[in-house]
Amino acid sequence: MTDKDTPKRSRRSSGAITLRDVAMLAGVAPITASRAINTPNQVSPDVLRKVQEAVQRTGYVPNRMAGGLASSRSRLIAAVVPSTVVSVFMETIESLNSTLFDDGYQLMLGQSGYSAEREELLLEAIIGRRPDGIFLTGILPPGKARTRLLASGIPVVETWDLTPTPIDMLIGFSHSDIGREVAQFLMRKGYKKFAIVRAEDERADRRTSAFRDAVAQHGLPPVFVVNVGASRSLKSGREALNRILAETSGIEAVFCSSDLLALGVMTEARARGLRVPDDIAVVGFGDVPFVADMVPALTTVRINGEQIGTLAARSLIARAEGRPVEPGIVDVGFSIIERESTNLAKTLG
Amino acid sequence: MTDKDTPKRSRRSSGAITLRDVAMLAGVAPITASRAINTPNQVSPDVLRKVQEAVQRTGYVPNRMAGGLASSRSRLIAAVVPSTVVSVFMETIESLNSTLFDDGYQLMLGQSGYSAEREELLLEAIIGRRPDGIFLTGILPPGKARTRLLASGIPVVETWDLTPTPIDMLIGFSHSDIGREVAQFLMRKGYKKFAIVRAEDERADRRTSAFRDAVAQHGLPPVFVVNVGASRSLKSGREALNRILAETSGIEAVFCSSDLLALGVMTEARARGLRVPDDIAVVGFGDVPFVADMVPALTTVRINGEQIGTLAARSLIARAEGRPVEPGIVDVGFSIIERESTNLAKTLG
DNA sequence: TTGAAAGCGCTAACAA
DNA sequence: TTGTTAGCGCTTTCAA
Repeated sequence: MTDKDTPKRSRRSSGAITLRDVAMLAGVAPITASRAINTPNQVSPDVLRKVQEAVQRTGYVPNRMAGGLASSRSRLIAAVVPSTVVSVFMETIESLNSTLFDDGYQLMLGQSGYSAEREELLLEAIIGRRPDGIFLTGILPPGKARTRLLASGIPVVETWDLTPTPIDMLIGFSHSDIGREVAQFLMRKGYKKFAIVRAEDERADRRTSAFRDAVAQHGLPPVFVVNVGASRSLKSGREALNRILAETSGIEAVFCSSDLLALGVMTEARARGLRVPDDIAVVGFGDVPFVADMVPALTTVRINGEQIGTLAARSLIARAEGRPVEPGIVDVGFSIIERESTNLAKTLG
Repeated sequence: MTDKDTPKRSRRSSGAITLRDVAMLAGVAPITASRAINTPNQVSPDVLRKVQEAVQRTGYVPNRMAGGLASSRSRLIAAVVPSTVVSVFMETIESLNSTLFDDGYQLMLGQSGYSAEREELLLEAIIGRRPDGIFLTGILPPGKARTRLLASGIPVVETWDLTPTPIDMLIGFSHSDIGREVAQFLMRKGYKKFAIVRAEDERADRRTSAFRDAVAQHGLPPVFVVNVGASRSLKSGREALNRILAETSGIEAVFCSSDLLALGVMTEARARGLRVPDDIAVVGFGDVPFVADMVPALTTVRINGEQIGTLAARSLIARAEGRPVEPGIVDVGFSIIERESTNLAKTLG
């Protein structure tokens, strides 16, 4: 290789192979090399071959920061997930990421649930990257952040909940419906005295209210509610059952705001010699993979997290590429998976 | 606002507020505005105030693609995690992300574990973003990917394992040591006949080998190994215990390659009326939060995943900022957490 | 089908 | 302390 093949690099260059290098090697203009790489059917077969060869030889990897800057398309999607390691969201993030990847998009991960100040910084960090779309776990209440996001003009998909007034797109399900339907499900089975074990969470709140209302409508005794606060651990579930047993009597079924809490309730029940479902029935939320194979298997509410991720990815990509997204609000629903932790035999005849 | 305050935008502009707009509003040059924002103590208080005011008024958020391109520093870190949603890694990712965020870095997430072709694309996608560092879950064996990464010159930290020949930095622990020490731990307690339930995974492989060797060195009977393949589910654990009971007899203790598998073994044992640890002892791996509060509580191997994430973030940032990283290899170790699933009373006197 | 020119929005380098 | 200039590496625009 002679000297003139090695262009002098300015002091500022990062030193990496650039499109210019590839173009020179292939004997074409940079823009032609760009076309050969990005829109191969816009160039002649001969040019295509030469450019591909040059790419191979040099190990060229296009700089997406430069591309994004020039085209105003970053091919980056930002996802915001709660900072608590809740695996129920990870299924969604995985399918989101996987679908995005197949279309040439990358995922940037941000964690919410810290201080308000940090949320503000997170939003800045996200907008600063000029992502082509933003995935939100949950819905954003009116406020500074919402206004800011709206102003940014970046396509947003809110998830995991339903509201008539989304920022932009929405893929979720109704927590009120869940609360009501779980209550109805249990009442149909003949249960009459209920407790709820819930975490401090706005969505759990709505499930709880709807559950209570449905029970009240049937003239049954009020529901005993234990709020375990931010701690969604198995231990909290155990402690919650202790409180239920200490402060009430005759509770027949417990609806928990997560499978892990339900597992805690079942664990404590067993430790105390109570049988599930005979002495007390338990319903979880989330259907994490392993609860189907426990003994007894857990009756729970199943959300198709994978579907949420895939749909969100498709919507975001469609928006990024200027295609219309119909409809803006998608209700993916839920299902109550009936297993052994609620008494099958007790069903009213 | 008069017309001259609204600079004509070229057709190519993204339309967003730019540094130029802010600078004009503040009555300074763009570079001065840049300094006021990035290195505030390099400008006079008066300029600082005017620029901050302009930023406030316009809602300006710097374009990091442009900044990254100009400075060759993306302030982006790429993390590669296995595609299986294993919560044991999420703890690490969370602390990694959190630490990075505090220093103004963002996390890009890539999923490995698909096809070789997709791994290749993932590497391209990562390098294309010019991240300031790469976090790898696991170590990268010699091969095309490793060579490519090395050639890219991007700082890399491999984790969750130990090797004398890391690509660059390494933060992990010895799987052989774990296998050996768990075997010794169980032998000290008087157990003599062992089984291992493991997933198809190179690290589990090494734990298994070391466990076997340690047992063999004590002249005890060979270890019965069940390989559950890629399926790390609770169900696999249950099936594994069935195989153990069907194909062997007298197994006293089972070492599982994940807590979930251990939970499966315990579940199946209970379903069959076997008592843990009296009839069979169980040891897990990972110490996911809830196994401490189960009945019986699970004896398991604890890895400080949070520490790995934090250290990795610090090392990567140090490298990105040109500071030396000492030492290149960090062994964070592990601990065997003794709980009820191994018989405390059986300890040799 | 190919290319020249002109940016995208920012910062490094140098100068005043 | 502030500003001018010249890029970073790519793509849009327009022209051939």
